[in-house]
Amino acid sequence: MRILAKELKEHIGKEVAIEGWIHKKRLLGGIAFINIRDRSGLAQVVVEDKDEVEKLRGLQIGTVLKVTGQVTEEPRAPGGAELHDPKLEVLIPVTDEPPIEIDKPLSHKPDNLDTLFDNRPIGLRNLQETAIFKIQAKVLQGFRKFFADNDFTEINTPKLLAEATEGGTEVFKLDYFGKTATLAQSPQFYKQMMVGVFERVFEINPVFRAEPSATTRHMTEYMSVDAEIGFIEFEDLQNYAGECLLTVLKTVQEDCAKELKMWNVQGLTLPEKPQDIPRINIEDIHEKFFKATREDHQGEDDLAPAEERWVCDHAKKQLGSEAVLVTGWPSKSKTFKFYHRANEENPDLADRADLLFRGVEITTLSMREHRYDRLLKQLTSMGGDPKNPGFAPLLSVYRHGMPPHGGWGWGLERTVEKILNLNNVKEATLFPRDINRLTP
RNA sequence: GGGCUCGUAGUGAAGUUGGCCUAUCACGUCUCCCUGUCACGGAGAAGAUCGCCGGUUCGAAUCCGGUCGGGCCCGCCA
Repeated sequence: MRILAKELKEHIGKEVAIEGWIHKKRLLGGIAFINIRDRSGLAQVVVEDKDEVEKLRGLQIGTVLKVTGQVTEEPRAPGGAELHDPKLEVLIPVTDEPPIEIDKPLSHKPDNLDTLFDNRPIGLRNLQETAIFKIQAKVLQGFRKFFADNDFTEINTPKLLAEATEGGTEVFKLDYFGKTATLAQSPQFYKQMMVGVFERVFEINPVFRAEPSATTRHMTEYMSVDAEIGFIEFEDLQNYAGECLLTVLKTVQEDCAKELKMWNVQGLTLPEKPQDIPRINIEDIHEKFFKATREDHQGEDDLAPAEERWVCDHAKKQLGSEAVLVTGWPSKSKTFKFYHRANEENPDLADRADLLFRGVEITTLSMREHRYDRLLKQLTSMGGDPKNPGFAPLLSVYRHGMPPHGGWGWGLERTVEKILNLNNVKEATLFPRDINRLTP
């Protein structure tokens, strides 16, 4: 019966079989060490029989093997146990050498990312690459834990749409049986509609943006963690987002110590409670940034990337938090969309915040205008046509009872990127899609 | 879309003010040696029309023009 690499030490003294891929061969003459990789990690096999070693002649990393042998306690072996007197059974021989190295860390230098992604199917077998996506899976678990703990219902909404309505970004168009369809840039309207059904919903699915952006933080397809919450106000919305981040990071820190160590990730600097995540007004950031760098963005209605990096660094050193909530966004701005809600006391401001983490915007959260008349007014004043079939389903919901609500769109890959201190969001994506890449 | 920048064996790098380049090194591969390796070690070998096209020149990886493919920053966003 097959056991896993990590279970070896539980079977000391017994004969067992393991199955996996050759990850590394070290032939020392009269003794050979072979590392077998399975889903649980690596197992070391010690081969002394010359005929058994000879079975591996010419076989490359990636060869699929079954190894039957005696589990022996051995302090010198990784994991404290190894397989002795093995019988090797080659299930799938591999004679082609791998196009990219599997048994030692790969270059993540910007110039080499093209090679990294071209060889993605094989390169991901590299344990350091695998660790990125083990962490991504754990991040997703952390998100789902937060949503479950807070009584959200998970939904899935269509990605093929009739037309673009939300605005703010370019959409992909494609032929749909002679008509033009678009790919969803976000589930915005659908999740708002579902507030009327479930009150609290979330969705984790890809979204598509046809922006010709060529940066370290943009892709044409990425995973958006969307949440929408009914019966909430702005202050609590910010606390929920902060709580969500803390839950995700705690989950990763508790369960992924090995993977974090592989990327030399040190401890995170964060407050205990979401209420203590610093909230800094955008104008204050412009002003402080100007004083610190003499680079002037004052009066602008968005943060420059350099300001996002600076304010996170500033907050880490001065305020004990690598996360920052940026508030004070103007409502008289193109960043204010028709479904956003202006602040009741100061209508020049939007009830909106951006959650920055380690220098990058990972989330935008906002209250939505839930009153039909005001929504209609905002839509028309921004040039939208209420009769457009793209708006009709949303507007109909507003005529049948929408409570105050708000939510967020959250970039999964950016979150993983920053947890690991990677430099490019694509490094945290299995098969990245950007303006230049559609394969593999 | 704008600006800047890069392209050398399977992989990562050196060489880039023209000649000493018949292109260097490391990893990987192949052959041989090696009984505790874990980035094993040692000896040897193969592997590159220096992204592509054209030009200048006695001579081009190196200079010039074009072209193709990347990267970084900005705009915009998650």
